[in-house]
Amino acid sequence: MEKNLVIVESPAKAKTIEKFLGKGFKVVSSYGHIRDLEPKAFGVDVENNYKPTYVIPPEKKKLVTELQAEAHKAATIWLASDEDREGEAISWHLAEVLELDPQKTKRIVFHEITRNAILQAIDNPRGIDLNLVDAQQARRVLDRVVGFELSPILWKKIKPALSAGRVQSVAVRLIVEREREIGAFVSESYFRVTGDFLLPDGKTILKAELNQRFQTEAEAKAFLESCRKVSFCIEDIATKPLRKSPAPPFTTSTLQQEAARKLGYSVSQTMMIAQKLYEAGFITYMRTDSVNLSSLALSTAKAAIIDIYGEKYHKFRTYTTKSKGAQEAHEAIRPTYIEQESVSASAQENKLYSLIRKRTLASQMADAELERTTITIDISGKAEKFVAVGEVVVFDGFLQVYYESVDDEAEKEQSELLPPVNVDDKLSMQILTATERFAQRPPRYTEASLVRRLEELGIGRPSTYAPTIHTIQNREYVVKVNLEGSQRKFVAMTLSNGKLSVREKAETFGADKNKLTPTDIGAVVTDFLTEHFPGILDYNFTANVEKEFDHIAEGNLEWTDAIDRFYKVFHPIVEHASSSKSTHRVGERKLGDDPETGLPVFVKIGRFGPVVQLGMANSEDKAAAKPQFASLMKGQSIETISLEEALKLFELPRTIGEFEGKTLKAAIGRFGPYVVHNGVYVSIPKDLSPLSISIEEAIELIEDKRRQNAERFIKGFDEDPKLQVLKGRFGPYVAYDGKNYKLPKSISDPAALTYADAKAIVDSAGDAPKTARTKFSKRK
DNA sequence: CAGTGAGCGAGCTTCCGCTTGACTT
Repeated sequence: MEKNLVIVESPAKAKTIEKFLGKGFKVVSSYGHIRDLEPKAFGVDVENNYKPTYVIPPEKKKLVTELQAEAHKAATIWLASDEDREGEAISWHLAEVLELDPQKTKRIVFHEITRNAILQAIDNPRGIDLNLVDAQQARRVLDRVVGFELSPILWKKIKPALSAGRVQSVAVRLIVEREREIGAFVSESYFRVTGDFLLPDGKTILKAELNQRFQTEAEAKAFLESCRKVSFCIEDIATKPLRKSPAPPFTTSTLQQEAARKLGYSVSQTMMIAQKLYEAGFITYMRTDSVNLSSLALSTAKAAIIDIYGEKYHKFRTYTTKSKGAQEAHEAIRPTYIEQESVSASAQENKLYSLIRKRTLASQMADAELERTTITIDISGKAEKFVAVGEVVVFDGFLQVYYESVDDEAEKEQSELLPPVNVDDKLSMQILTATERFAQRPPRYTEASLVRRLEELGIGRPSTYAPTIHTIQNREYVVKVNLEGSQRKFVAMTLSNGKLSVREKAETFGADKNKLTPTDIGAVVTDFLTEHFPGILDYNFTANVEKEFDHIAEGNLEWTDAIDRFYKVFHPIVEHASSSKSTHRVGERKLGDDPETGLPVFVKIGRFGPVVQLGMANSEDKAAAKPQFASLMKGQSIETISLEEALKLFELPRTIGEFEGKTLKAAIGRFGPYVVHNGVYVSIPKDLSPLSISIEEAIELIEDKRRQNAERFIKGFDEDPKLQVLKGRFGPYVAYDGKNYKLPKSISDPAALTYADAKAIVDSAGDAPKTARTKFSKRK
């Protein structure tokens, strides 16, 4: 029987700490919060000073019972949740729910998981900080009030099952606004001039760029022409030392960004892989906003660096977090044993581990020392100069290990070595080129760059970045797109051997891969919310309420007063936005009138997404013609669709012709464009359109589908035609009545299954979950 | 609240942050 019970948040942490504390201590985990506002109701009693209704989620009931039993047996309970607002609340909920005796309960915190830090924490217990707990309650209640009052307005006004919240709505707004900036962007062109110059040795070429850009083709041309009879010579050689410092160790957000840039992982992929590494004990906790390294980490990093690279590569550095609202309950993300170069794990995990290790090492390494040389070339009789810049690494320092990637690749060119030259060297111009360039439009967000922006704004926390990104895609507010880009022409002029030639060339621009763009629903919801709730959608809303939470944490403000002040302003706006009864639907736009019928054509968000509508509903006259509806196609938007494009959509469903005596139709459904023949539906691939698909193409699709079904079929049973053995993406399986069932591993030849075998697989699948549940029920 | 290719139709949908399962697909 242990005398001491320590409760931490994470089971992996519990395991480590138990080793340090040894006999007399049992360490268990709360698995995060054990209690929360009731999920299916408002959960806050506005009439009763905002009293929250907390409940234990069903999946936590068993855990709570176990914790209760352990607490009952222990002489002292040590609440060791994280040292931040949420952690303090977790301890408070534990104390309340487990009905802990204050005499026997102690609150401790530590910043690093080392024996010393933990023993020191045990020596310095305190009580639960109720002000901090109240700050958390304010945060929790505010988020509930905002989320649960805004979302229903969207159901009513726009579309069911939508959602809004302090974090997600701002995330969507960022993407909507960026897309509009891109739409409004006018790319102005300019001309940049470069030249190749032959050095006096007669063989070496020096490349340089003119220190001035020209706005127009005429100016650029005039400049080139004026260079026919000038001479060029080296005017100046300047060398400047340059230092580069390493980036700080990883936080959740910077890890997500670098893993996306260097390894191509999505935000959630990175987190899942990191979780595995953490559970295996290879890295420290992966949800953190701190760049701090423990003293132990600093000394082992130092030893490793000196061992591998030598003394002069090491530099002791401490980093401070500058992102808004950081709570620093954990260390930065680092390897637990930095000397370990790789880990026994999957290739993906190893790549991420290696990234973390290199970043950690580099953060404790010396600056890189470079030399930047600038060669200036004089043009006789002219004020403009040609300039060549080169960089040489004198001492690589941390660059030996790691350099941080940047998002836009445009900025990294030039860094090559320059040839040796002397002042006054005469140069022979080989060729001058004036190329038309275009100003870059603002970039679309990637998952990772959106996380970076949210972090800069102090919106969201390390534990919520990945789920937020998931939510806004799940609600279909934003989608990840790959855009082909389009062609544009540009002018390139050259002057060579006294001959000026002007050519027009073409390039692709605007191509994008895996970038976030708003859907019509995202845009309409954002417009609606920013119109009625500019305060909540404000990029500084979170930062402002965080200040309030700080006052509460300091004991200078009652949390219920803070919420009351907010609610008194917020709720009337909710009432107003919800009741404003205009017949005009949110996001609706009239495109014009149908020339054939004279009926008006509208676009708006319908029950199932964006639609075009022909004609108006008439509730008075039941006999009047009902309006016609048609969904927009992929790639079309209610913001940009034209009347002509809209009218075309009403041609669907469209009869293509006859095949085997039955009609062939094309239309767009819930899962996209399709053709249907004799009750068989087949999706239309991207390169064909339901508006134009020919009868031959449609028949081919139907026949392909038949072939596929034939290949999929392994066997059927006379006893019951609904029961089939099929071959799918994950191998053979049993299909029955629209549901699929996995084959047991023991079956090697699915074709040999009898009716009884297959039926048994279907029947036994039903009670599998039940047996799994009883497996863990505690006896005795 | 006007439709879909998935039948009827009543009832539900939703927030943010803290943590891992135990499951398919």
